[in-house]
Amino acid sequence: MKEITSQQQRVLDCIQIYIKKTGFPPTRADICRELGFKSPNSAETHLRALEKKGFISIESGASRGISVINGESPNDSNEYPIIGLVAAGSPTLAQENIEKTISCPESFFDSDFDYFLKVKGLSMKDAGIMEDDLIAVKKTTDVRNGDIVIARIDDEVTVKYFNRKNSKVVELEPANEDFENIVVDLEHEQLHIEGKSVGLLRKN
Amino acid sequence: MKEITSQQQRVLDCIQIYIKKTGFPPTRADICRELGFKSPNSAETHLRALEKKGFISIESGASRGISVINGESPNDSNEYPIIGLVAAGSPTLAQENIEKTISCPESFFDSDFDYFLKVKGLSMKDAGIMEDDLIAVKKTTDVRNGDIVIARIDDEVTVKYFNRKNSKVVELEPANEDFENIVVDLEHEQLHIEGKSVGLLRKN
DNA sequence: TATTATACTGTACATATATTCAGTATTTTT
DNA sequence: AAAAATACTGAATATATGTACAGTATAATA
Repeated sequence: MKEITSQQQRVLDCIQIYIKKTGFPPTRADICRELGFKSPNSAETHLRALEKKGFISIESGASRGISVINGESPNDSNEYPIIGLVAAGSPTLAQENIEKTISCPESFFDSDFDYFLKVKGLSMKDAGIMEDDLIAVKKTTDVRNGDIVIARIDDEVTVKYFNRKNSKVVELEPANEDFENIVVDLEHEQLHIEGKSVGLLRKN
Repeated sequence: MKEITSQQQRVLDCIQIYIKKTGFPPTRADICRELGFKSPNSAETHLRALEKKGFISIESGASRGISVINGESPNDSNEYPIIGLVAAGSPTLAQENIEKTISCPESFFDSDFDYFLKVKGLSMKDAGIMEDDLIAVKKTTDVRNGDIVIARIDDEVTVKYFNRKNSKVVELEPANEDFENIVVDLEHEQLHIEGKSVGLLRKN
């Protein structure tokens, strides 16, 4: 991508603002009106320069056939499902568990993630995780002590701090003194790490 | 929004797919080509029906002047500034106060909002607001008791629960027993309500 | 039963629009 | 110093496009 001149930047901005405002790209005449040019060829030459430099593409012959290449593209947003923290059963992405979806940029949190989990209860209250908060969950089993994990024992799913005591014992620690640590003896109980928290979202 | 017929739905889908693919809306002829119509008037009548029912708007006379109304458009994301909660001074949108910006869909929280405020301190800990959390702030002075507000007294900015005691006294209440209520006598002190919290975002 | 909405084909035309050509002038690159 | 890129005005034109008009037919509604 070659360097852009200030006038070309003005034209590019004009195109993006116009699209944002109207929903479709401007004509040469529209650009002239917006930027004060008096000849449609002023817009045309800038457009050709922008095309040559790879900022836009122009569909030949088509009216308003301008499209901005990777135009800032906050458009890389995806739909992420919200999953209820059901008392029993793992938070799978099965359709029946999906309450709704949220549109959210892919790189919204510091790490990528797979779904939002709706929190029930106050066992992580002191970590600032309240009832009905949405935790951004990355599906992974690669967790470290101190991570907030989504863990499953049998059919019980909980959100807790992860703390591996030794090769055989993991403690799941709540952030609320009213709750007790969950000590998991890996030799006698199955512990499934569904993922870990990489962010939090609250609507109020 | 009236009900849509299956053919009209096909046309609406066609428009959205076309925009997604090319970056600009289709012409009547384009729609005919995509859907197999043989007369541009077929597209035209469907477009008029869609306009009448409120699904699209058509700019008269403009080529490709179709825009989809609230068309899922997860692309309507905006850049929102992150503002540090500086101990002194109001959290204005002045350039020097903006740490960075986040791309975020416009309708991400239940209400629209204007900026993110980065929280310092733990005075709202029991409300699940931790250090470095980002509060989505809507600039407004229309706040009610119980709202989490961004308040300014002189040059001191704080985030607290709002509680109007009477016409002359407002209490700003922290959510942390280690902190004291701030009692503001409106007759002797100036209280500026910068806005209120409509959501929260945490990256970890 | 009459009317309206839906769902098309087909033709026609005014105008909206892209695009080319002819110039002028300044700046940057080779 | 020559060539190329930038930054425009102004006029001309082929065509891309919206849109109206004339029909036909079926289903839904009043």
